[in-house]
Amino acid sequence: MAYEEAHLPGPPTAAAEDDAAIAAQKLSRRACDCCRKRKVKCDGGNPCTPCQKAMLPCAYLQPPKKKGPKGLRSQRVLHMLRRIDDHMAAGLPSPPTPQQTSAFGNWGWHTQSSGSNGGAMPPPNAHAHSEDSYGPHTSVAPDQPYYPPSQSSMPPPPQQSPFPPHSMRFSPEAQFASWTNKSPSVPPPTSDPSSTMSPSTSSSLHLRLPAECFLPYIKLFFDHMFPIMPVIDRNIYVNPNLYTDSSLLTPDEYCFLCSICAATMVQLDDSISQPPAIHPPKRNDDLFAEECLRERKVYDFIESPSRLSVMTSFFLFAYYGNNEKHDKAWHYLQESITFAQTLNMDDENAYRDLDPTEAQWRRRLYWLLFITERAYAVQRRKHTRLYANVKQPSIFDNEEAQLLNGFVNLANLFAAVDDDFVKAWRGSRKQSLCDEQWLAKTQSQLDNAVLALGSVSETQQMDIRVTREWLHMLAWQMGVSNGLMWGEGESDGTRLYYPVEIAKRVVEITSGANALALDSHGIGMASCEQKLYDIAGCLADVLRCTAGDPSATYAAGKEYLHILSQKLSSIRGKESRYLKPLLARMEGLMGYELNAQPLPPPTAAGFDPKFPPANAYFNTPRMSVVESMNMLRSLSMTGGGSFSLPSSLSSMLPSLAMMEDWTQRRPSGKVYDEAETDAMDPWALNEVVIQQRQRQAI
DNA sequence: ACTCTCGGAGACTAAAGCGC
DNA sequence: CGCTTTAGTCTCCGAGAGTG
Repeated sequence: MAYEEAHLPGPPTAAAEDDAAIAAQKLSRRACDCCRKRKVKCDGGNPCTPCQKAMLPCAYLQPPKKKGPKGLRSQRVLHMLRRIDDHMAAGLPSPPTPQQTSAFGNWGWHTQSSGSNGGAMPPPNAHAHSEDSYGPHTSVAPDQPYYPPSQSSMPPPPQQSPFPPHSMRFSPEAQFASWTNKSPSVPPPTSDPSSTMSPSTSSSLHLRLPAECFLPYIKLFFDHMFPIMPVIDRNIYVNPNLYTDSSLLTPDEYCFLCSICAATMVQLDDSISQPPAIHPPKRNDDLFAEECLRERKVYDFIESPSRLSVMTSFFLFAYYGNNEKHDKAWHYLQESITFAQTLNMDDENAYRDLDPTEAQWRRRLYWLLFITERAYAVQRRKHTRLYANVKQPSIFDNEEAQLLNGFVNLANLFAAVDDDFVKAWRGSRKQSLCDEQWLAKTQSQLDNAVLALGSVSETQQMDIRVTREWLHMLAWQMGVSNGLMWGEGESDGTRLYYPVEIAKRVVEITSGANALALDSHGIGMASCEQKLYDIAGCLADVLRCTAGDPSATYAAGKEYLHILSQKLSSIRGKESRYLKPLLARMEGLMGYELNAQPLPPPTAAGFDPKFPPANAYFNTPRMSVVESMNMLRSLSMTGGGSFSLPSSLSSMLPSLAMMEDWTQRRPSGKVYDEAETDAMDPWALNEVVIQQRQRQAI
C-alpha cells in the first residue's frame, strides 16, 4: 500500500462504488488532525465520530512527513563509531545521545509526536512549504554531521553562487537557510532577484577583489579570533572551493567576506605575519573595508537582512573600533543590532520555529552582540539595547567543548554587568540606588559569573580573566564616584587600594601567557590592550592620589604599574597606541624618565634593582585618605571611562599627612554632597581640598 | 462516572545496504 | 534487482489525572 495514497489530504471520498470499501479501509488508516493530536482512534469520517462527539472541527490538513531513514546510513554509523572510539581513547564518557543533548535532541521541524505541534494547528511552515516533507532532507543536527548525498541521489546544482551549493555540500540545511533568513525550504537568495541583486547583474563586478585574497584572512580568523567570535561555520569558510570566483558571490556574501577580513587584519595587526598588500601602498584592511562599503552601494542591503547582514555590520564595527573611529564603530554596532532585532534575534520565542542548527548560530551571534554592546557601552558610556533574555548557545557536537565554554563564560560575565551597572556607569542611575550593598553584589556577581575555566583555551581564559578584572575596576570606580570608599574597606571594591589588587591579578594572569593569546583576544575594541591600559591608568591615578604613602601596598602598586606598562610597550609586536597616554599618566610617579625608551625591564621581582626603591624619589607630601578619595572621586566623575588626571595636577597636590584617617571607615561612605561634586572639575580639586580643610579647621 | 491527556507499543513505510 | 535491515512516522490502546 502506497502511503501517499492512504494519506491524501482532505476529506475521504470514493470515486467509484467498487473502490468505496477499499478507499474507506485505506482512509480509515489516517487519523484526522484532532484525533492525531488527541491520540484517539479516528474512524476517518468527515467529520469523524470522535470530533463530532467532542464538537471539534474535523480536518485532514496536516501533511504526512517523509518516512524512512535519511542520509547515508553506513557513514552515519561509521561516524558514530569513530566518535565512540575517540571518546574511549580520550577517557571520556560516551558521546551523548540525542536525548541527552537536549538543545539538539530533537532537531526536526516537529517533535516526534506529531501532535506536539498542534494537530489542528500545523506549524507555520507545514502548509506553506509542505513539500518539505518529501523534498531532499538535508537538515542535519550538530550531533549528526551532515553527509553529502551521493552523486546519483543529488546532482550538483548549477553554479550561481558558491555559497548555496557549497552550503548544500558541507553544511546543514539550516546553515544554507541562514543565508536568506528564511525557512530551509525557501530557495537560496540567488533565486530571488528581488531580495538581492544577482551577481550577474551587479554593475561593479569587474571591480571586485579576487576571491582568493579572502582565504588567508579567513584562516587567520579561525586560527586566532574564532574562539572569541564563534559565529561562522569553519567547514564552510575554510574550503578553497568557496574562493574560486568572487563574481559568483552574492553582494551579501562579498560584503561579509570583505568586512571579516578587514576586522581580522586590523585586530591581529602586526602580531602575526600577514599576506602582502593587494594594492600597495594601501593597507589590506582599509581596502577590504572600502570594498565592503562600495559593494553595499550597489544593492539594497537593508531590504532583506540576513545573518550575514548582522555579521557584516558587526565586523565593520570591529574594523572602525580598532582604528579608533568610535563614532563610526558605534554606528555599525547599532546597525548590526538593528539587523539582529529585525530578525527577532532578541526574542526567545522566535528561535522555536527555527531549525535548531540555525537557531544555535543565531544564539551565538546574539550573545556576541550582547557581550560587545555591554563592553563597548561601558567603555564609551553608551546606552544598551540588548538584554540577556535569550538562551545561551549550546555546544555543537563536532567541535571542542572548551571553545563554547569560554564563550559562554564571557557571556555570563557580561550578563553580570546588568542594566543597573550600565546605567550607573553612564551616570543615569539614581545615585541613591548605587549603594554599598549594590556594589558588593555587583562585585560578587562578577566573581561568580565565571565557571570551570580549566576547560577553556588559553586565549579565552585570558580574555575572561582580564575582562573580569577590568569590570571589577569599573565597579570600583563607580563606588569611588558615589562616595562608597574608605581606606581599608571590608568588602572588595571599597578599598582604596583595590586597583592594586586588581593589577596584581592581571600581572599574574598575563605573566605566563602566550604572547599571541594576549595579542589576539578581545572582542571588537574591548581588546586586552585597552583593558590593560584602563587598569594601569586607574592604578596610576590611585598611586598619584596616594602620593607619598610609604606602605608596601603602594610600592607593590608601582611595581605592577611598571610591569603593565612593559606589557603595553610590546603588545602586538610593537608599542601599543595606549602606551604614550599611559606614560603621560605615570609621569613623575615611577622615579625614572618614562618617556625614555625602552622602559627598564622588569626583573623576577618585577622591578629593576638598579632603580631605587619605590618611595625614594617621592618628595611629594602625602595626602590624607579622605583627600585621596575625594580626589579620586572627582576624577572618576570627569574621566572618560577611567580616571584622567592631568599630569600637572601633581604639582598642585596639597601637602598633608593625615594618616590617622587611613583605617577609619566612614559609615556613610559619603564624602561630598551631590551638589558639591556634580560639577567638580579635577583642576579645581586642589581648591576643594583646601576648602574642606578650612572647614575642618573651623 | 465520565472525559481527557499522553506515554509508548506496535504497525507501517521508505531508504539504504547487501548478495546474487 | 529483490530481499533484508534500519530508521523514521504513524495510529491508537490504555493508564492515570481531572472534573462534575
